[in-house]
Amino acid sequence: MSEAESRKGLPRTKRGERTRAALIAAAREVFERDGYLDAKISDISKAAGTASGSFYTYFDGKEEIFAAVAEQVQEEMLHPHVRGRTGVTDPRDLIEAANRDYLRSYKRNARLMAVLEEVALINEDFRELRMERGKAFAERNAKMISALQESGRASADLDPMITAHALSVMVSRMAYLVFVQNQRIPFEKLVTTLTQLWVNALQLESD
Amino acid sequence: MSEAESRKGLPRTKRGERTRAALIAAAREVFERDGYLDAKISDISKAAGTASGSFYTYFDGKEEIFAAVAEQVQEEMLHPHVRGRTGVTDPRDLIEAANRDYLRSYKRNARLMAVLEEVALINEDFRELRMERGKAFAERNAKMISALQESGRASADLDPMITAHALSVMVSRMAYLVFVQNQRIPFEKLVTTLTQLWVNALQLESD
Amino acid sequence: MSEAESRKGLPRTKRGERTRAALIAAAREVFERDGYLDAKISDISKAAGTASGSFYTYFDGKEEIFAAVAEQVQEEMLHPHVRGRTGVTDPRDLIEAANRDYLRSYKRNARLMAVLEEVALINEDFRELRMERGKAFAERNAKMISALQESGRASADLDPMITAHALSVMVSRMAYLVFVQNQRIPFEKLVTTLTQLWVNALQLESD
Amino acid sequence: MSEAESRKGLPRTKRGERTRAALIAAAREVFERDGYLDAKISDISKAAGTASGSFYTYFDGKEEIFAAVAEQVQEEMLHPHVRGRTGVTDPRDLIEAANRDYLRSYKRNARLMAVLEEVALINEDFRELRMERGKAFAERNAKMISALQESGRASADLDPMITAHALSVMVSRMAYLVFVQNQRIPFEKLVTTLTQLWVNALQLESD
DNA sequence: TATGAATGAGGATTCATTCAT
DNA sequence: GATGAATGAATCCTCATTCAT
Repeated sequence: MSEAESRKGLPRTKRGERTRAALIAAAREVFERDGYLDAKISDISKAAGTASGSFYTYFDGKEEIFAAVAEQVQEEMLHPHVRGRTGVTDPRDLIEAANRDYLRSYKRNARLMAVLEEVALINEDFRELRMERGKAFAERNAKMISALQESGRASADLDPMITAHALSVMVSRMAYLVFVQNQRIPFEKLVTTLTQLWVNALQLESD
Repeated sequence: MSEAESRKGLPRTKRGERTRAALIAAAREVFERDGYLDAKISDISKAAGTASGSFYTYFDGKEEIFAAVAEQVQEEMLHPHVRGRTGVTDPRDLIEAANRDYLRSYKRNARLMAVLEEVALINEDFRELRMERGKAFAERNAKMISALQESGRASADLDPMITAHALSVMVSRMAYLVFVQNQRIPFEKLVTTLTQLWVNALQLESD
Repeated sequence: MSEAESRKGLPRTKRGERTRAALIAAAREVFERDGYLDAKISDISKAAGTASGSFYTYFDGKEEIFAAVAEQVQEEMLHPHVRGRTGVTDPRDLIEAANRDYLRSYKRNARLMAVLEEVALINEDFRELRMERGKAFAERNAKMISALQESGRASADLDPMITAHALSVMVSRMAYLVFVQNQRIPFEKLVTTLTQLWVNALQLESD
Repeated sequence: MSEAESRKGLPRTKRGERTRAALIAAAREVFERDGYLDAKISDISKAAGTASGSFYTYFDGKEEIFAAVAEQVQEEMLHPHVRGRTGVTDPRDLIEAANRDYLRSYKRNARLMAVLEEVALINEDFRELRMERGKAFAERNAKMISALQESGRASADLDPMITAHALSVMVSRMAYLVFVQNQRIPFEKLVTTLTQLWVNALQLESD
């Protein structure tokens, strides 16, 4: 992604800096309002208060500016605002904290997450990028699951990798259902139920 | 959906019958090959061996013929080919059979399921249709879960509706991952792991 | 016009007779409802309760069936329903009777007169047909005017032909304004004012 | 009308100015040559020497550019080229001058006047616009007639409004007959006869 | 850097007319 | 005579991208 950005050199003047930032902010607005497919470069430029041609001073096209916007969000998805997880060691508490963080971030960026979903369906590059991220995430979780299994605190007969994937998509898909498709489920109940499902699924023994 | 189809009267001739069927078959091919957005009416007509105008004798546009194609698939998703579930009463066996049927159907229609996903993202009507189906499905499962809870065979502290939704999306999303995105997981292992996750999640007691 | 009709031989069976009549009646409805340009052969056939192909058993196309419909109306325009002009000899009374008849017929057939106007603007043949009729009509009136001038009962310094045309179009255009464009003018006042304008314009001396 | 034009902002560049003007000029040519219905946007663009897409930089469609063309003509119809009516006060002379101006303008723009007629028949907006103009024009004339009646210089028993309408349409329809349909009548004779008909119709007393 | 005008490819859709049954 | 399915030509309009000022 960072390669893509660097194709068009970063702005050298303050003025350029401002224009580029304005374009990214405008792009986010437009993507959230219209979705990816219906977002028009001309609308982004207009929203940024620049001429349509200026867009191409900083970006090669829609795909590239979307990458810039997406990066912002995904950074937030990975480094949640409120952490405060110091000292939490109980697996169940960890899972709950992770789920809550994720769902909270998802909720905050729901419109853009929907667009991310859209783009992943349309664009090869984004699809792969996202699959890799999902895989990396699942691998981390799979390791955690293996560890729990080895210490006898989780059901040993589950395939760690499949399980990790399955529980992950369960959470992310429910987030989509609730925050994008507006399936009416109270936030707190969602968090606790999903957490409980993780715990049960793993047959997690409290220490 | 069936209303949409009936706008343009069904063919009254054998010849018309054949043409219409050819168009639907051709549409499925084209949708699977190109996806929804890139599918061109002219390609469908050509693939069906008819003049481009003939398409409009039977359908009002891409949306409508897609509905016809989708209906075929969704019928199959609901009435799986191989049933043989006679005499199965154990909840675990029922769940496994249901999961296996679903995954098998999904696999068989993977390309089109991907397109269905695409369309749901693009088209309001399909999105709603699909949400309603998901809800109806979840409600059936929620009832089953409630029954199990009441008879003490499933964990009582789970919200039946959220649980039903969550376990459903877990399966369907894994199907997407594996059969559309080609995440490499062996079929049988997928079935048993997902089933085990259901069983664990519900804390299902074998009779 | 009659040549056009005869191209496709008249129906030989009773059944054919009925179909042809149904088509003409349906055509009039459709023309009145949709205008000439927007009238579709398929709509006419449908309204007549026949298959679209049957249309061509009796007519060569839209132009031809319109001619058939127009002929009906123009016959009525020339042979008004209520005449009762027996014994009227005073020029003023004759003019008033003629104007009243014309305006009454126009009002009764307003929708179709509007279509006639439309067709004359679009179709060369109809335009010429109509110009000839207008000319023939003007010539009759011009003769009348000449006669009145020669007997000293009408202003001698008017060109009879131009005058005849001018007074004719004054009446027909006012009919269009009032009955098609719904300019709100009471019928009787319209008749008497137009008649008075004729009388004044010709400086008509009552015997 | 002017609102419609302003939807697409006026050009901000000299180059743009030139292109827009070229399009309007080209449109007039094409409309005059082909009529409204048969005029193709692509032909207009080609005639203006621009890419087909450039048309849409300045106009939303055929209707809008026609409005721009029509406005030019109608301006001329209202502000005739040669005036020289200084010092004319005699009603008869005024009427003759007005008729001559109108007929001269009509003759000069005959092709486009025919198209205007066509469009009024097809397009709701133009039809209404034109009716309103006709009404406004008739109202002015009606006032003049009333004034003449009150000062005893015109026949008192005519309805001013109907009379104004009738005499107006008489002139405009004759213009159509002569300059569009090529009814062969010498210009000067047309002017004097129509004027005489006005004078007679109003029973105008020379001062 | 910024501007905004110019470019032009590309596919849906309608409907009069024909013709095999 | 009646049917109704098949044909296919023909134009509109959008919008990403370029480039001369």
